[in-house]
Amino acid sequence: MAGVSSALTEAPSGESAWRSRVIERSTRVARERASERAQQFLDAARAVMNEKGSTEFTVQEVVDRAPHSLRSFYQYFDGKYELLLTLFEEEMGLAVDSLIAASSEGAPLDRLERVLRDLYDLCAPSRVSKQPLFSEFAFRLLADHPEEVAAAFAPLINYISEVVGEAADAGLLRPGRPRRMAALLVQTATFTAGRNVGARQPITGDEVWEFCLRAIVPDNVADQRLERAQTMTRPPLTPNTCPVT
Amino acid sequence: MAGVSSALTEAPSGESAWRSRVIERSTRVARERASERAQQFLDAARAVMNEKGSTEFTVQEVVDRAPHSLRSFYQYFDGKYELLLTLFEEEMGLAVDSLIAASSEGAPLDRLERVLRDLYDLCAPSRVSKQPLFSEFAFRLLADHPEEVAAAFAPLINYISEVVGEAADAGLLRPGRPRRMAALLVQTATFTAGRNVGARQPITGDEVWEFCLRAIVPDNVADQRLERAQTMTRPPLTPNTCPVT
DNA sequence: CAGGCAGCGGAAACTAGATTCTCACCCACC
DNA sequence: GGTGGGTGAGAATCTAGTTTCCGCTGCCTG
Repeated sequence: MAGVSSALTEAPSGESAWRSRVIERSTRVARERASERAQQFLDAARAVMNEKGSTEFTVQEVVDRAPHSLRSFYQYFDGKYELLLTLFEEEMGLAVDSLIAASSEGAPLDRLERVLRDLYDLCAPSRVSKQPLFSEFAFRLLADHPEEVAAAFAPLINYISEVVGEAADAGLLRPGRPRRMAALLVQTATFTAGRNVGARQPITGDEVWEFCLRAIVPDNVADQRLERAQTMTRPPLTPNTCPVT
Repeated sequence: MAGVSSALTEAPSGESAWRSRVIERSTRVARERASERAQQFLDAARAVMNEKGSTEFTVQEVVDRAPHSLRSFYQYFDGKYELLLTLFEEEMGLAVDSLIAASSEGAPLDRLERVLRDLYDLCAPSRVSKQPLFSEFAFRLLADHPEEVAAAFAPLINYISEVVGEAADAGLLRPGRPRRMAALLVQTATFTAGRNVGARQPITGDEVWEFCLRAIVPDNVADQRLERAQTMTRPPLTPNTCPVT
């Protein structure tokens, strides 16, 4: 008996090839099903969250909406927190993709402006399509598990670092490390959009962009950009960015 | 019946003077005691929080430490959330006072630098004296009740607005509204210190200050300040200031 | 001094929500 | 036809916040 169990459990790593094939075959189906089910829970959760406009739903509500039982839920997720986290990562992944796609054309500073403004809009709490994950859960998540938020933001930071790097190569920026600049820009856009701590009226996307631009770009370049922007969008009171709740 | 109840409950406001005097006298003692007890709960909560280094304590723990019962706790606070909020407001008030006191001397930009750096330090999560209220609870609070956070920050914003106004009057700043600049500065310092979303190494206070300074001050003034700071700490290494002229 | 009353301590009860457990069932596979 | 792992349904458990109950103690008032 000792021999048998030893043969089964202590097989030399050289034999592991066929073993993994067998395991892979016999678990592929299970994994596919698991992935599908998890997705169904995620969809249900998204639906509930959009209805309630907040992350304060109960696990039961999600389960009721999904074609599975509570028991299964806990088979696929460690708990509510992990559900939220997964949802957050998924949404963030999509959002980052679309931010990147929407800002892939043009001069470096144009792209940077585009991506930061879009990021601001995405994180603003009072937007048309409520995103409780970004405006509400992200803050909580950030308080509890900053590493995971950082991981979710990483692709965006990477991308913005590249754009910043290009702008720097074009001689448009003050000297500095692109990656750290990118982090500062993302933080500023995200948090200033998310909530505002001091102003009676929320800080607008225009203000955030001007602040960020000034922070990293020398005056002559910034003046030129901002003047051009102002003469193109004549009105002094930028009506299109006023949040209409 | 209607007459009596009407006389008692609908007394004309002209009679309310003596009424309030009576009420005031008979409740003053009660109010003083209440205030003292509430303070004892607050002290106990602070102690528990410092021990645990987080706001994840239970009401029971606080009550056990305070010389009063759970029942009394709920007589003085609407619940745990209100306890935390009160604590936050108290700490924030003290912190703001000390920020203001520590930055009351000097030229406007020196004062601004001082107050923003101190604010950064205050909000940094990995401080010697852990401040779970600022690094942890503030985020949660901000997600749930931004108005209250805004109220707690208001005195600081007012103060910084003044400093910014003085700097502007001295011709050191680009044109802009002091109050909104102040809000952006506070947001940037607070949130960038609190958590960092994108950098492998945390953004430092120096970086935040430079970012903020650049954002609101024209290049010639900023260059001058930053050069001076750099030559004071280390030998000159700034050959290139502005690639595009 | 008796009665009423407001505040309080102590402890149990209540609640909501998350998480886990029990048990029966079903169905692909042997 | 068996059978075992995964599953549905829902009860049970656990946690932490909140509320309630009961009896005690001062204190004011008639």
